[in-house]
Amino acid sequence: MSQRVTLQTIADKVGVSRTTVSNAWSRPDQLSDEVRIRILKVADELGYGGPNPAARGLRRGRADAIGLLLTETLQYAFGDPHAAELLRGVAAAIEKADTGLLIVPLPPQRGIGEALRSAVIDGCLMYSMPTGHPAVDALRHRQIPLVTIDGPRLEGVPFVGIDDRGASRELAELVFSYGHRDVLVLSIRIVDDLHDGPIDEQRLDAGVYRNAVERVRGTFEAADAAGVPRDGIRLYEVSRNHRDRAQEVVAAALASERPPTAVIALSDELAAGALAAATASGLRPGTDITIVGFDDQDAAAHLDLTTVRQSAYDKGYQAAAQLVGAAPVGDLVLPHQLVRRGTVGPVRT
Amino acid sequence: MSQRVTLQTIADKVGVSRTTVSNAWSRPDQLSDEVRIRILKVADELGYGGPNPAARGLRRGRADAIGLLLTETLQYAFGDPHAAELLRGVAAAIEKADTGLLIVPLPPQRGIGEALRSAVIDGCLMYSMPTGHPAVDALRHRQIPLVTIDGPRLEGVPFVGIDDRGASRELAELVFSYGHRDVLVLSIRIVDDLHDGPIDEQRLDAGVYRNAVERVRGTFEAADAAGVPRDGIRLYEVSRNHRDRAQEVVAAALASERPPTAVIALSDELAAGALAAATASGLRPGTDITIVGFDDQDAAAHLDLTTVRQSAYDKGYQAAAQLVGAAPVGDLVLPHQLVRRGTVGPVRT
DNA sequence: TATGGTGACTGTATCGATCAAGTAGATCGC
DNA sequence: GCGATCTACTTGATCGATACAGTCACCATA
Repeated sequence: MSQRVTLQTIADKVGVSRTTVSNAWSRPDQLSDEVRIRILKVADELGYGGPNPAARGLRRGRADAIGLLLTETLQYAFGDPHAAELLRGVAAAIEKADTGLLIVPLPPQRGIGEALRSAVIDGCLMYSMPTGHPAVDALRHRQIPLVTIDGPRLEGVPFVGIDDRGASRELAELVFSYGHRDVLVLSIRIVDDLHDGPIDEQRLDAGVYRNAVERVRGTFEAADAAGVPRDGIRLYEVSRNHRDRAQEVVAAALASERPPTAVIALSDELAAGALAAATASGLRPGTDITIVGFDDQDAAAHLDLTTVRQSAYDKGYQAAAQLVGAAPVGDLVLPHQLVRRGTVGPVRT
Repeated sequence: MSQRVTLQTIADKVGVSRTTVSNAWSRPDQLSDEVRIRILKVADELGYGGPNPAARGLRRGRADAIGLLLTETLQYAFGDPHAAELLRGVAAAIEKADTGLLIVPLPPQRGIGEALRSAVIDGCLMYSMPTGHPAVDALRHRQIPLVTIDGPRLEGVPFVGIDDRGASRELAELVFSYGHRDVLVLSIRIVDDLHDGPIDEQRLDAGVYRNAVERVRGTFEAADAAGVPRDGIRLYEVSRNHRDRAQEVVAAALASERPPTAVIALSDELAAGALAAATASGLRPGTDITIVGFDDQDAAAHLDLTTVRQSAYDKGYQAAAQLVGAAPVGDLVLPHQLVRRGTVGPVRT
């Protein structure tokens, strides 16, 4: 009596075969109403909760769920506006397809973890994972469809994102066109080691976050094209995409001997910190100092921030659509747009 | 050659048993290094991606994942600050436990859907589901641990939330103590039919969203205790927790023959709409009109809104902790706190 | 009356792994 | 020198369902 209830239990009691009982749920048209109702009644009496999902999944070879792997600790990801917007897009796609979304935490020690090993999924999204992360390798080994968002770019794995390099080039061109020759570039995380500080070419070459590296390279390209000497560009990596840290860094730079006349922040969040630092120093953005961002998240308009618009929602939607078969599979470079607002101006002499 | 690679494939090639191959992953201490390395090498050559999660899950009887069922369309849920904060809490708990989080979409037609039927999970959170939803029943039938957050209250299912009734009573008491006798109560969704408009007791009795019903009842209790006649209280249900709609409703009320002197909004989002409407009518909150909210989400402080503080993060964390075995299982009523700010004042004569 | 079609089920193989129990051979203790 | 213990495996059963190929009764058609 304490045995678990399975299809067989019900089959025995009703006097039909296991298969018929199975059909009562999965293919109701395969049996007579009379038998089906009798089966459901007995199932209810026995407290049977419907076909076991694990067994079902094993036999059918599908999970009706896709996975999502994120760089960040999940706690942080759910707080980040860009990630939240991406999730909205993913949600829209899976909702349509009646497919679950399994969010898989990664252990802090950069391993793989039981959660990923046990993840019953038909495919997996990877959002801004660092190149060479063991979890990425583990997933590639599994023979399920994958899509990366923002990075990394992997052979044979569709990529969804924007032309980060081109976008940042446009952004930097704008800044240089106003005559700025002394620029602080605030980069989002490039290497996966929580390092915070000025960085050199060597570190850039060792970068694992594709979009960060691309944005920095785009900035350099614009500098070269505009004939800006490299020593006029100070590159600073902020390991955590948070405005407070950016504010400290910019405040320090402004208090230095040779303060920059412009700050190119490679995310709006960092730009917000830069703006706060500038304002605190009595500088008017767009007049006394030029500050630009990247992403055009909601707050950017309020801050009157010049930035690059990209749609996190679309990235999420398109990537997930590929996995649920709602969109053709393959690389997808989404559009971006330079949004000119008030925080850019000529060098103040 | 095109056959799928399984443990058996590898076992045959290496010349050991299936189980030994299995052990190479699951219990590395059970076999000699020499054999294990040989197995892993062959596995790699054959492109084996590790033990099949579905089969593993079936045999082991666990999924290393918990589910999350939400009222809303997911798209909306990821945009809602309170839900996002809750997710952060959930994320913190599952991250610690190395457990996945499966977010299950519900089909728009109030059914169950393949995603839920196939959900391979060890337990499930339900966040503010309406009483009597078929998905709730389906989950209860399944013999896995459940926890409801905010509602419904189900026999034998632990509940995590706050004392919504007591909290709203305190909130209303404050308002009535300032002499308000003509109050508009803006309620979040009570019944699951997208109805928008004034509501009566009968509809309240038929309410399916526990926290909404409780908050309204608490308000009534405070009114009774303060000797406020029931016809001095206009109850209006806003089906979608969005400020724009609240603004319209409050604007209309303020333009009516007998405008309310206070608005009790049962969420901060609705309160934000009420504030916007008041300001647009030239009324100064706290001076010309009293407005209170509920939740104390981030925006509330900026709006100087008097409200009730509760921690969505804690709700999520505690509920998830119960499912992953990190906290004792059982009902948990978390603390709340009346936060007095500037939007409350005496009736202006 | 033979033939074929159809609806409603049954029986068996299979999905891919894990677990419990068992075994062969080596090592150890007294 | 003999049983006890240990290591490194193997075997067989099991998890719970679904796919597929029959089987059988029943009816229609020629």
